[in-house]
Amino acid sequence: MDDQSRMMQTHPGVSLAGHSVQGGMGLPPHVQGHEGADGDGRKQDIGDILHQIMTITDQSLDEAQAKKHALNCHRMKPALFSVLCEIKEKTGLSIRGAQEEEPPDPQLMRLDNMLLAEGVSGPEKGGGAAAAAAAAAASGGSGSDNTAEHSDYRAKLSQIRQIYHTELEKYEQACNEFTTHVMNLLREQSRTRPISPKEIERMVSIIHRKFSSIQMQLKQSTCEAVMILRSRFLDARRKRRNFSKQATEVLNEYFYSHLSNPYPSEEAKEELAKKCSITVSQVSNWFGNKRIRYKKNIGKFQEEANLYAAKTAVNAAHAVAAAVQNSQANSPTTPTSGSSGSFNLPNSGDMFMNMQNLNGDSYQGSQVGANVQSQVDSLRHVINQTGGYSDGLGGNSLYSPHSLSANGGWQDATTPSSVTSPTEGPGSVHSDTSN
DNA sequence: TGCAATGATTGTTC
DNA sequence: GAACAATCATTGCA
Repeated sequence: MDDQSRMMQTHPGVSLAGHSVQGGMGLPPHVQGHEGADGDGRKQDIGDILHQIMTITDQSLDEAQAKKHALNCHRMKPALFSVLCEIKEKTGLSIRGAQEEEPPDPQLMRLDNMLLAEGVSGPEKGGGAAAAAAAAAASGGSGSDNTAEHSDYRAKLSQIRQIYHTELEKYEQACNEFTTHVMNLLREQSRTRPISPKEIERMVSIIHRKFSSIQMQLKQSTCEAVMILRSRFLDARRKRRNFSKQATEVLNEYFYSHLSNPYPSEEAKEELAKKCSITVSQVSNWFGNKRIRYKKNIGKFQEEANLYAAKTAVNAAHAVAAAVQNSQANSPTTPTSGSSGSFNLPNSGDMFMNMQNLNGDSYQGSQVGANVQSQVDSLRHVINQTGGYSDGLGGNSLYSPHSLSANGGWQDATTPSSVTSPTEGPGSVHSDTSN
């Protein structure tokens, strides 16, 4: 703009192609001032100037340069320029209003967060080692057997990260180069066209927006690649390993000893998880699967049920015998008196019948009590087996899941979270007294 | 190699 | 949010 003003001031009253331009022909009334009585002549002048502008490219370079210079030096150029700037500013406002103050794109934020979480963007933290380790823990893997696969995963993730950063750098470089180029171009053109610095800024922001949309595509592609990699390497279903025999044993023991209400509490699940070296969610999965599959095909599980019931019954008998001995030793004169936190230990054969009526709370604080309660289920199971529960269909029918309701659900499953583990420690809540 | 068993996931229901 | 039911994907065995 300074250039233009300077040039305008230094070349007053230049004529254009033989037309006198003095007098402000072709200008709007407010620029034109006192002139303009002759409307037709004015139109003619405007037409001539426009024609010259349009045909300037057909002329020789020198001639064109000379005319361009003459136009630039026209004394009315500043006035015309300001009018054009004003018009552009007005039309530009509506566009700018729609474009400015855009909220941050939620999708872009989501992608950024994800890339950060996966260790693709942001500071490198072992190339997703944390994610791999977390996935390993979730899948219940032992760690050592998955090490090779995890290193493979990390290597692939690292590759993705590298490609991402290279591409990002390229985009940024290209963006900067293009922005500089456009800015130079606009600055150059601002000598002859009404381009304000604000407009240049706006143009730069448009370029940045375009490039950021390209960046978003890159981020999206990277996220997809990471997801595919994750599903390929870390999908737990692909990494499924059967539980150890001992773990299955422990879980089955619990299940069949709590067949009346096989819904372990959170504490029980934790205890089982610890015993089986698996996660709590794996315990939940196991019980979920077991309940469904047991219910679907009770006949198939009869043998297994009998096996575990007998096994648990033996344990129960031992535990009860020990408890009786212990109780007698502690209070030889009053064997049935209830000491704090303990329970009555009947010394006759109907002890299990009595136990059925015990409220779970009465066991609190007693490890023996906790064990006994769970074993009562098993003993009842055995009692049922030996006490005429048979329907005469042979050994496989000895045991019937008495707590399965007609519609296939466990009748007492309304408060599953309060069931206790056979191995749980003192302080646990016991309410597996559905019978 | 086919198939049953089994651990995990997903969608639905309460 | 837990449980259920269906389903998937893998394992292990005959």
